[in-house]
Amino acid sequence: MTRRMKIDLSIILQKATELVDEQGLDQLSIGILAEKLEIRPPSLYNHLEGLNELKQMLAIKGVKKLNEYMLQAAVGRSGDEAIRAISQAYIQFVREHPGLYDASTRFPDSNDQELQQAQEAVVQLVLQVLDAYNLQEEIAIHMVRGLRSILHGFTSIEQMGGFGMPLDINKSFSILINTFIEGIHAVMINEDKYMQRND
Amino acid sequence: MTRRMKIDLSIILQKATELVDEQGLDQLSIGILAEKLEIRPPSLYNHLEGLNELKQMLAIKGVKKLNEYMLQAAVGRSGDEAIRAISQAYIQFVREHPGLYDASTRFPDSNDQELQQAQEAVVQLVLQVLDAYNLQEEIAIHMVRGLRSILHGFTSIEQMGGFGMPLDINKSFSILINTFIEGIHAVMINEDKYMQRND
DNA sequence: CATTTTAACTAATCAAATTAGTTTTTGCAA
DNA sequence: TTGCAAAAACTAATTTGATTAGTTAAAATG
Repeated sequence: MTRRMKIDLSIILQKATELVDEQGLDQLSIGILAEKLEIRPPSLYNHLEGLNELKQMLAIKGVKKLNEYMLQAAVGRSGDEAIRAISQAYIQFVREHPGLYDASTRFPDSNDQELQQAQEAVVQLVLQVLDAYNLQEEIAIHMVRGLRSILHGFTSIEQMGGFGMPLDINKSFSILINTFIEGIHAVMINEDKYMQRND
Repeated sequence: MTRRMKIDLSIILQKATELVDEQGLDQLSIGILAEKLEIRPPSLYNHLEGLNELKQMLAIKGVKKLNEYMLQAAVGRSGDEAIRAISQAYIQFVREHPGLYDASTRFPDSNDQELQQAQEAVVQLVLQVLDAYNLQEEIAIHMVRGLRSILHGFTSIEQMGGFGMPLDINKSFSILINTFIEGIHAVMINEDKYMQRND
């Protein structure tokens, strides 16, 4: 008789992560997960509240891991180079963990403390990177939102197979990031104008 | 006896649209929709294959409507102004039809002819707008992908309530668009450089 | 008016999550 | 070691939705 490995929350999360990264977040179900763990579906309830809690935990894991990737990439870099590096890390994370990333953007409860904290950490990291540009505090935050939009938008569309035309996707990405960086430089030397205008 | 309105596909789609825009795409179910239409759930199958087909139809309707919004906005405008206008139209559409927009990015079948065609129309529209910049064909396509990423990313994050900090979201949006536009101008005068580099 | 089609209905089935209640296993202290 | 409490598994049952089967009523058409 094979002594089955004792199942705990971390093992469940691990298997769930593999499942969503390989099959997609929507394929995650109590039944399939239980099957992979070689237990009966109800047994999972000894470890977690239910499917929603599981998704919430995956979301948190996803944000934290994304932050790790970006943090690694940012070490020892600054300015344009740092922006390119964290952007590359972002897309790399999404490509390696599409399900986890998806979970981190479609979670059951957005008021979750731990989730918000993890998200905040990413924002702070990017703010630090942008520090090099000496932007006004407020503009810097707008730029964080902008970069985040770019990264989330690009990776989401890539994941959904939304880039139809046969044209190098990595090139599209690097041009996008570089275009944004050029834009930051332009805005940087004209900050006041951009604080006023309204279009 | 109140003579009930005859139900056809367009009425079903209309009610489904209201439902997803008000309650969110995930709240769409055969049961709830049937209830709103004052018929029994199975009756809906006289009009459509099932929930998946319904979602697919919503996706197509969403993309077409988005295209209409953008088209309207682009009329009579060109260059930077046109980019701002279609961007504004995009965010306006998503705010007015969050459920429909969501459907248009999370559909059951991405190989659907009609869906692809509708999506292609949006791409063509943006390509036309970018025509004013006389970019190399290939660069232009990269830029379309870039703008689309920006618009999808920003609106998605806004919809998921992802912009935490208390800072004017509309301002963030206009700064993002303007930063991108500045970037295009910079890239424009340096196209060759951007065709070579690889980061 | 008869017939055909459309669109509704009830009843039944299937799938998945979840809950209730029980049993087995395991770790640890007497 | 034994013996028990807690942990973690199980079976059985319930609930919620989607879907299918088979039937009936209404409406349109010749």
